[in-house]
Amino acid sequence: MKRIFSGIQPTGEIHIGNYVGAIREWVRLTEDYDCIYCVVDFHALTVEYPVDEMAKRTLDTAIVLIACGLTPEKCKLFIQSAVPEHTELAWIFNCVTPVGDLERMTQFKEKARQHRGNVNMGLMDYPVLQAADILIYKAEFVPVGEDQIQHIELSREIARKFNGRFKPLFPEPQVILSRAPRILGLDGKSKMSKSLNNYIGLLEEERTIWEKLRTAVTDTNRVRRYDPGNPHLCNVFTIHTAFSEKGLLEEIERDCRSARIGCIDCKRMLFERIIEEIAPIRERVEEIKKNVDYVFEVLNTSALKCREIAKRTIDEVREALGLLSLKKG
RNA sequence: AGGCCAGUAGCUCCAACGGAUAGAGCACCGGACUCCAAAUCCGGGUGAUGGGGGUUCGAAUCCCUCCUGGCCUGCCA
Repeated sequence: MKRIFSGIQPTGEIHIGNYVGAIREWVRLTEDYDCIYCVVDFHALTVEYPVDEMAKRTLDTAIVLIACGLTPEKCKLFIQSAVPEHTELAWIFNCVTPVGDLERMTQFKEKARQHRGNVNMGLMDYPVLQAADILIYKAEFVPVGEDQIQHIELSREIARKFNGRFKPLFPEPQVILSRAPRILGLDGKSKMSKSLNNYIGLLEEERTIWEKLRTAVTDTNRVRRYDPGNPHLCNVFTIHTAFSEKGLLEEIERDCRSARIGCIDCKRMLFERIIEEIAPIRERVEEIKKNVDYVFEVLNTSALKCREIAKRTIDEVREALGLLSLKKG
């Protein structure tokens, strides 16, 4: 079975954009692939963060992932910092990665601009650690959003360079682009994100979700109730496509274009569909939280298994690099 | 380790003579209008001027110190 790797940062609050764009796909992919998923807490260190919240955020993120269906029966789910071999490999990859490549990364440039007061090496090295995450498991596929394509390309280049210079140990990982359309934030402008506060949290109260959805930006050309709308210019409709059945979508598209329904009607239907899908997740989160030991157990077991794989890769890498080995035999 | 520069609202800041209530743009919040939003209009500053100490009747402003960041020099596997 081909192997998949992907990671998510412990932001503390997972939103429906994360869910439909990544997590739900991750669950689906467990059917056909050997999947390794990771809460990438080391990556989260590259920007300033509240130190006293990191552990909780990481745990909460893991709980949501399990509640969404990334159970130990289906995949390995662990915390990045629990497998230190990732960083060892990242160091080695550093030594085959041109600085210019990293300076050219659009995410780096963007974040360096945003966090002008803290442009650290980790921020620039982010994609290299990512490459190490993937390649230490020799994963061949990486389900990520469009914004990560450039990083995965770098992973391929790093693999190619290492393979050529030392020994062909690594596959060149391929992106699996999410089938889900890119959901924008409630402002209808930018990607849904916690920092922009334009998100609907997966675990938010129904009341809050409705308030946010009710005031979400729609097709700005549709001013009056009797104006026909254009669903393809409407972010609410885009979110619909992530949550609603084909039949309902066709119905809404037709009724929106003919002004049979208004945006509020459309939003109500979407609200119901969202709740229908995420309510069970919220319930499972509550269940899981009653037994946190289980979560630790899951994370630990996975980390141990992953560490076995990671150590094997590291051994091969060290040998390929020509380092002196003190191991017997 | 040393030198120079900087730190003011969520963000960007060339507002503010040692003087009264610390400003602008954007963002944000409330209201009107909307099927809901958007746009527009009306209303709101949301801040311990990086921390601490000092001088002064009075400090964002002057002095000391610490912290953070930038640039430079030195040292270093």
